[in-house]
Amino acid sequence: MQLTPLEIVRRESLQKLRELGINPYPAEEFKTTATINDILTKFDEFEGKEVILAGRMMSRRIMGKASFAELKDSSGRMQIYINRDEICNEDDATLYNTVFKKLLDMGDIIGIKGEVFKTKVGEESVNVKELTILSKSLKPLPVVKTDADGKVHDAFSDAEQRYRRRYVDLIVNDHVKETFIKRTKITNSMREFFNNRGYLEVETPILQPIPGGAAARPFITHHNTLDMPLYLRIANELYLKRLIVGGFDAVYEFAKDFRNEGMDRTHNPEFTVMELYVAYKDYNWMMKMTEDLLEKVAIDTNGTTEVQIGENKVSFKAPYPRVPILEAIKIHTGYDVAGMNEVELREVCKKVGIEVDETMGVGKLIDELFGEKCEHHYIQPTFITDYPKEMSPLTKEHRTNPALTERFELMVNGKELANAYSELNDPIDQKERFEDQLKLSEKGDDEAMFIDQDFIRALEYGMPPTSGIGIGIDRLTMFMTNNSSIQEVLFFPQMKPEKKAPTVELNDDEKAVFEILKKTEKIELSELKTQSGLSNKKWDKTMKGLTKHKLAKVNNTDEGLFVEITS
RNA sequence: GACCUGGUAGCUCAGUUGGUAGAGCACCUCCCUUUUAAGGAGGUGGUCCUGGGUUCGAGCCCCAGCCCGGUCACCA
Repeated sequence: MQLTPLEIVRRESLQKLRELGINPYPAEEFKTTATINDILTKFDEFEGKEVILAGRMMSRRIMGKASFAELKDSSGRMQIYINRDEICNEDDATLYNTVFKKLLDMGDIIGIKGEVFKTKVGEESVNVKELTILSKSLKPLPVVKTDADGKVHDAFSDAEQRYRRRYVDLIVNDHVKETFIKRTKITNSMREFFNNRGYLEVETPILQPIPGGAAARPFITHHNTLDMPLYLRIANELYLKRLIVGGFDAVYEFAKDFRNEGMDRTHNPEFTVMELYVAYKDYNWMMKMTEDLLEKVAIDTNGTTEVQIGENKVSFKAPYPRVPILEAIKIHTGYDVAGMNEVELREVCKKVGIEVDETMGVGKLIDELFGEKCEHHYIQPTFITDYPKEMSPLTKEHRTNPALTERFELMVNGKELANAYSELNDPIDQKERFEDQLKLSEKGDDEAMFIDQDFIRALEYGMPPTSGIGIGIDRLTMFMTNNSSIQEVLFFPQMKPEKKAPTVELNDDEKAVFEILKKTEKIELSELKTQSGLSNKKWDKTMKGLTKHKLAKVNNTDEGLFVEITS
């Protein structure tokens, strides 16, 4: 691998440090006595006191015998002041002149011991008395500078580089770290909410013999010993319900699910859903629970129920409006589609400009009407309720209308955030719904659900009336952190592999020329060119290739140009 | 999967009808003991994404491909 000039300089510095007897990667624990955030927030307490800090040097301003540098630890950034006469004794200034000024670089991880003070211009700083190298950095970091107005210059902003090298992104872009800290605050807040109510956090299989609980294309893998296919879960719903059958009153899981489908700025092949199931509850209860939960999450994350999402200000303050889906369609299209059959619905869709085809049933048509004409109107949190039966094979039939189900989706900023039901617990009804799915599948719907016989068996033992919900954690994090792309809330979003490393293998021309060279060891350049029979362009390219791989070199001698093999 | 942008120094970006590859920061050398996008003087650094083609000559034009991003399709 070819090193850049900047990398070569750093490797030479590394070597020189070793020659000076300094281990650039020491093993010993480095005990710190404070964090940068502590010092900055409680400066009065720290001023004049000695502290030991460790972190990464993010910038350096050398002014002869004194320098300023910026130190960054996990809590923040602050300035340190390094004076030659403070860190060196009188007869040996190596530590300052050579080690600090020449051999250290931006990005190196150092430890310092020094006194907290304020500079003439009033910046909180540490006056360094001792300097320890904790880890030498061999690759240059992007240089991001912030001016007096807080304006960022030359931000490390290339999305590809930021996602592929998230570690660099986290080092130089402080706001990125904030996003991920908030993500954890969100899940901590939810856990706290559930645990306080006595709900049990559980783990269920990721490798499933039957991928159930949702309609999506799964990833498939193979277990060698059992010699059978296994699927990465698309949902964990059916396993959590088995646990409700088993007698737990409330179980929840933060689940990584996997779907082998398209990727865009709201879809990653692996994503996180929090699913919760509570016995003896219905979807009305679940709406109330959701309001309470999200209000708490918003406050725990941002300190307020008001969240700025793009251009919209969204309030998570409970309660949220509840709108039946058919009502929503009536409001936004003017058509009352309640009780319409497939033919009538198709007419309505055509009238409002939605493309339809023959495979679409009643459920799909209603879904299209809502998705195209209604969904984007619901900016403030809104429960859309009572979805048609066909679209919801795991949901209990509505208590007053057998064509509908007891289901809601929570819409926020025009997007689905959560999906919840009064769970279907009638095993015979469930079996029939699965069989309907099978018919859809036979009609060509490759996303219809598989039949899980064991799940039906579990229901046959009796599952209490239960309400369940799934909340998209990635999406919730996007809302709470005002990010419009899922990649911004995943540490390592899925990417295609980087360009493969340049091959060391020779191409045919290079091989041919190298063969000639091997016979002669040394040959006049023009003679070799003639023997190779290559055109000017190809000759040039071939020779450049061989010299680059350090297999051959050209010697300019008194007798002329000669090519020889390098050993 | 389709279409549209883009890919040039470590980072952010310029690059004129096709004519020897540029800037700022970073880096290197020198000066500078409270600076702060530190400053001053000088300097180094390139697979112009890859592979073909057109041309006397390609970062630029043409073809094919790769990768990021965006829009759409798909994804209840």
